[in-house]
Amino acid sequence: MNRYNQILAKLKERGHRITPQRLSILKILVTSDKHPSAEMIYDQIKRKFPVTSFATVYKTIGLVKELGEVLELEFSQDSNRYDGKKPYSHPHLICTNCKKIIDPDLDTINHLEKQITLETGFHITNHRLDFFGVCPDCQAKD
Amino acid sequence: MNRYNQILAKLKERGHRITPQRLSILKILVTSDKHPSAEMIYDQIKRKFPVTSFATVYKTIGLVKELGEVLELEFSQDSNRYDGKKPYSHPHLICTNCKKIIDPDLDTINHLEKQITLETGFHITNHRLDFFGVCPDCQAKD
DNA sequence: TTGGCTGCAAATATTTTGCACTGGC
DNA sequence: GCCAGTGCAAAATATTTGCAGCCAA
Repeated sequence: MNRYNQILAKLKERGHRITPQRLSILKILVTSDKHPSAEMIYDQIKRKFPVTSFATVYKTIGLVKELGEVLELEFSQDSNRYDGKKPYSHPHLICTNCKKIIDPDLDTINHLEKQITLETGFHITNHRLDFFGVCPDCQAKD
Repeated sequence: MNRYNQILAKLKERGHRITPQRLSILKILVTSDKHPSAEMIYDQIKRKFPVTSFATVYKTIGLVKELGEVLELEFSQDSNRYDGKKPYSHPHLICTNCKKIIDPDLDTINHLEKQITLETGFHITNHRLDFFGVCPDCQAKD
């Protein structure tokens, strides 16, 4: 709940208005460990605010993204997913069947960024490491 | 040019027809090291076949994908890119400015798949490792 | 000959944008 | 009260699909 208040402060600081919708969306973003999609957030918001729009969800996500407080996991086939708990590059484990996304324990691969910088001259800013497979739950459903 | 003929044989074997368009698209797919997008392929094809369609490009890519002979690099913001030279999971280095994609030399991280399988019970099928940054060429253009 | 392939157009899906109205400050 | 934020609808983008005509086998 600390991150939530920190980001809230950051928003106010930068002159952004604090609306009930923003509060709700922000809360879901930073507390969910499900790596929610815009639709998942929209569905939850809709319970509290029956009249809501995707535009607001996307705009708020975009705002928090600008603050560097949410990691956007882009997908081409599926919807994008968002990680507001750990808004920095880290590995993800994705079930290609039920679409659940979890954070595996894994030695950081951040040192690889340095290695590649030395070898190629690229100025690396971030990376993305996804493992795709079928989770135990979905394996059991065969 | 060997891979090209191998895939051609595979196509015939499975009863697919060999059309001039397919030959051209396939050739670009398996010989380009630029990780081309559908549009890049379309633009090249169009020189040979002024009347062509994206549908054919996408359908052919899909066909080669089914054969497991091309790796699809999905992007949400940008178009997908395709790697027909190395159709298996391997790291990519992506310039966020000029969108060039290259294959860095990197110790394989394939052993991590096994590690994660043991720890999580997922049945890992593939992974994706992208490094994002600015290439030397684009850095020079500041 | 014939059914798979092509090319066109329309459909799909996700995210973005424009704009009038509303409400936070 | 002002103007940023919301909600609706339309736009934009990338990819997929339906279908009539064509051509590889």
